Amino acid sequence: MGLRRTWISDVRRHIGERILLKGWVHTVRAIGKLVFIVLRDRTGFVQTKLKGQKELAIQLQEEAALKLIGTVIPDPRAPDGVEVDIEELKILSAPVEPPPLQINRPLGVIGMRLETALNHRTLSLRHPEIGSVFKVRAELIWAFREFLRSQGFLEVQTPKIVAAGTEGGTALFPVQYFERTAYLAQSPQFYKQMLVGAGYERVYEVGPVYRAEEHNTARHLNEYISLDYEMGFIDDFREITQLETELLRFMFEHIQRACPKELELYKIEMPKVPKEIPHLKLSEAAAILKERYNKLVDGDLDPEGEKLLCEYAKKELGSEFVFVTHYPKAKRPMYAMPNEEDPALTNSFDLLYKGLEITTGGQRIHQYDMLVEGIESRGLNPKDFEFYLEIFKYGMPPHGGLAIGAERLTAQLLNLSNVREASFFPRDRTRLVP
RNA sequence: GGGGGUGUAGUGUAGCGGCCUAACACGCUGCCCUGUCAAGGCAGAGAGCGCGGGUUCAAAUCCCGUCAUCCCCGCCA
Repeated sequence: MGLRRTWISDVRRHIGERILLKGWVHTVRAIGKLVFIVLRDRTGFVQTKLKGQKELAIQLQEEAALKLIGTVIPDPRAPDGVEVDIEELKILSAPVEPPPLQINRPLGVIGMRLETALNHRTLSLRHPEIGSVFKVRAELIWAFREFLRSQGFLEVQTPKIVAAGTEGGTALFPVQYFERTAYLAQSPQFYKQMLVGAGYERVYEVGPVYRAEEHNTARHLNEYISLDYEMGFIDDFREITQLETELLRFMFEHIQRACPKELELYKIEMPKVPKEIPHLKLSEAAAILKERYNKLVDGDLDPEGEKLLCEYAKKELGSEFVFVTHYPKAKRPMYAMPNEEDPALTNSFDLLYKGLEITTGGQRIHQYDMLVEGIESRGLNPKDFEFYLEIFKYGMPPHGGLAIGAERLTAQLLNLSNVREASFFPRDRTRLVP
């Protein structure tokens, strides 16, 4: 076999030629002495045809890895108008037992419980519908990087093993760090701020974060990928939401171009990201919910409130996205910048998309004294934060930023019912393998 | 952490006190078929109903415990 491999997506450019294909057996259908093998590689599917070779045909099992040489023949009877007449076929690796999942039929037909899919994750990822999720996710992350890079942001990586678990808000995973206890980072928050102050002004990070919450819901993971950015020298927190608006538009337009097959598979109508995503103050949102839906909001929006508010935004404001702003100080971390007009509120926001919170962000406190005060007011000791506070003593610019949950964004875009579906190997309350 | 639900062949489900020595579909095995594409036909194999205990003449079906899992809430991305 001296031929170079042809990717399946390129097969139709080789009509009449002998080509070498490699891939997995997606389906085998034997009709008398004719055997149709749909071969699958990372680029797609093609029907191949084996004639009269019964001994070989009998060994073909679904999901076997094989390579073959054949001629590309146009034939209107073939699924895509072309098929490959097999001349030589070699099974590289045959399954030792029938796979526990069927990956060659639509999920809607076979049904596959999430638990089953996750228990056999590497196999379920071979399923075209399941695998497509990660194509979309990868392109979203690519576009996140590409857009921010174009806006002068520097990609950074910050420690995932950290000393103090005192940012608050969530439980942390302790790890044994030689003779001390360290923690897995719940976010890159402190470090991205520190790097803004370190002179880079604009930084972003794509990396894992860890939350030890014992929640067990369709929207939580204990390890997820956080898409963070932080920017300096801002005048107003709206610069952050405006940039996110442009970022999301770029990301979604990129998906439209890069993932047509996946969008078709999931029957997704890509949302238009409006020029301005509506901003509602939390108090305004609460008033709307009370007035329109007779829904009382106590403090923060609950999941039902988020859903209703998104319904409202879609109907009345023509947007699938809505920023909820001006959260009370008590609901936000100690570094959240108080609002100038009402110091009980903060210049912070969440972004809701199709009924789910996908972003939290805001302006941060940049004044050293105010930050120390904020730390103390939470009953924490500024001494424990010296590593963080240092740069605030030496000309920290006004700044802010946000974090997007990569799995949540992907899941919402594709209308997945559980974030776990947007994680290759999800870590949840009970799952540590695969 | 609180509340609710579910556990039946490899997979997805039905059965919810006796008709169940457990059913259907897909997958699997064998045979037939030269145009299949959720292929078709024929013939098979495969679970004793999560686990432990109890009630009953009788339990997959009811009760208790236990484990697993799912959903909702709190909290969050």
